[in-house]
Formats: sequence, structure tokens, C-alpha cells
Amino acid sequence: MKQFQNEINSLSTSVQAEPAALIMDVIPLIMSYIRSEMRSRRMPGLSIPQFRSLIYLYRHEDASLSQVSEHVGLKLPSTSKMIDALVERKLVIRKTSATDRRFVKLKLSATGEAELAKARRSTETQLAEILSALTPEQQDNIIASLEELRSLFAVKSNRQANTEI
Amino acid sequence: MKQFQNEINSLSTSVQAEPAALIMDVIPLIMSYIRSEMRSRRMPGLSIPQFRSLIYLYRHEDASLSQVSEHVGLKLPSTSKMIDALVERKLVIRKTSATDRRFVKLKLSATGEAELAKARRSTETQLAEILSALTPEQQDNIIASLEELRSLFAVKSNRQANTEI
DNA sequence: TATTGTTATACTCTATAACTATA
DNA sequence: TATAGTTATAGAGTATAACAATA
Repeated sequence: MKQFQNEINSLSTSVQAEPAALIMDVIPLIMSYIRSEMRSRRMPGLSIPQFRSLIYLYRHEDASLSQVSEHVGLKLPSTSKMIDALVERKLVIRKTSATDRRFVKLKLSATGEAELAKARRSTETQLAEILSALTPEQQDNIIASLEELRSLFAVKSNRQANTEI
Repeated sequence: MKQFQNEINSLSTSVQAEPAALIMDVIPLIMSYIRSEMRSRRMPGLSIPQFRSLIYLYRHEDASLSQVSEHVGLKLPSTSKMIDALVERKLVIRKTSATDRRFVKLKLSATGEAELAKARRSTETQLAEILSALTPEQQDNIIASLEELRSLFAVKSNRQANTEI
């Protein structure tokens, strides 16, 4: 029983040396912040997959629905409905491909680009304000760490369909 | 228009120097991994708030429903239903407080503790395997970064109700 | 009256299955 | 036949409002 106790002792949510437990603890916390920011100040009524779709379409004009689906990690029907909402909201333009009429071509509307830019400014301002409590060295550390984590988990998440956010 | 372009140029999801944009990019990615791991190998049918509740109850025996609600960031009715499921699943024991019968006293069952320990081993194994691609220095960097981020966002998320994961 | 928690109800997001249109 | 996408339907998870029980 003593052994068992030791085994689960590092479940502590306040003092952790294990990167794994730390990740399980901190990532949800930050995710929580991102989501609530998104929902309130930023782009009310926009889900995180929708926000990520906009960003993706900013970088990939005329992407297909399947490409967006792949990127945000939703199944095709869910992606279709999600994009529906963006089209209705005039943030995204959906056309049928001329060369292969089975494909959909998606791109940001002018409004979509503007909203996205606004959202980005707002996001960055909020997050930057929070991060300003750190020294430049700490911030550089965080940037390096996140870059490393991204390279690791980008690979992982390609292996299976993911709900992303 | 050139100015506008510059303004949103750092939306790039592949090369970012801004911590804020990086956070928006990487945290959802890792979150995606955590969630899909949770859903598949680990504790099938257990939501992340449920998992976090178990961890919280491991550290805070006889916590009230409100305390759990506060910790996981769900509203009280949602928390009530979520705990319902854990009680039905025999992972959590729910009693009425003897001293103030309005309060609920929640704690892990023996099964709950065992499942949690198992889940933790599984989680740590998977994450540790991923992180093993990094040098010890990089890992230390990540630990330090996450600790810093936690202290920042722990404060933030106390200011408002959060959905956490 | 104030506080703790539950019940009733509705909404959002997601998935699977079945379908349509196009190649 | 195979592929891209949509529609139909259902389930999970959450919120708000109204309520019950206790202090």
C-alpha cells in the first residue's frame, strides 16, 4: 500500500517535476484561457475550430473542405456544418471548383480577413500583456519550448484524427 | 493595403516568433493529443473535466461540489451531472455533509484511485515517450516554461469561469 | 433570506450513416 | 466504381432558469 501511494504521489497539481504531469496540468489551463478569451472579447460565437479554419484559409486560399477538415481535425460532415456557419456569417466564400465540380473552394472574404486581423491583434495584446510579466529570457525560453513541443505533437497528431481544440 | 498585409502576416502557422501566436498554435495542438489519448487508450468514456475532477479529489478529499466546480471551471449544474456519471461509475463517492446538510462531500473510491493511478502511468508513459526525443536540457527548458506559464494563467483563470479543457 | 446543490430545458458541437453529385 | 461533399439523425457536454433543501 505504501508502494501504491508512492506510485501515484506525483499526481500533485501544485508541485511537479515530471514534464508529462506538468503538461496534463498546464495545457488545459492555458486552453481554458484561450477559449474563454475567444468566446468573450474576441470573436463571440466563433468556435476554436472555426477560428483555426480562418487562419488556415488565410494561408491556403482556395483550400478544399477536406483540406480544412484535415487541418482542424474534424470529420467531413462536422467541417461542412462548421464552414456553413462561417459562410452564413460572410467570413468565408464557398465556390464549386470549375475543374472538378466535386470539390469546394474556400477562401476568406474581405470581412473575414479584417475580422481575423482584428482578432489577432486582440489575442496578441491580451496574451502579450500576460507574458509581459516574464523576463525576456523567460519568454525566449517559452518560445523555444513551444517550438519544440509543436514539432513533437505535430507529428503525433498526424497519426490520428484529432478534435484539435 | 500593404500595411494591412504586414499587420496580419504573422498569422503564419508555420513560422512564428511571437509568443502569443505561438501559444494559439501549439496549445490547441497538444490539447488535441491529450484529448484523443484520454478518449482512446486511457480512460474511455471519461471527459477531461472528469479526469481533472478525479485528480482534484485525489488531492482534496471530501471536497464540495462547488469546490470541484470552481477547479474544473464548469457551472454547478454541469458539474453536478458530470459527478453523477463518476458516482454511477463507482469512481467517486458522494455523501451529504453531516455538519451542514447542504454540502456534498466527494471523494475517490478505491476503484477511482486505482483507475487514476493506471491512467497516470499510461499518460506519463505516452508523453514521456514523446518527450524522450528531446535532450535533457530541452526538457528542463520545457518544465521551466510550463511552470512559468502555469503561474501566469492560474491567476488569469481565477478571474473568470472557465471551461478549462 | 442566503447558500448549496439538483432538475428541467435548450443549445452547440461532434460523430456515424445514408445520400447526392461528379468523375 | 470511387471521391467530395451534404443531409439526417443521434449523443455528449454545457449553460441558464427554476426549484428544493438546509442554514
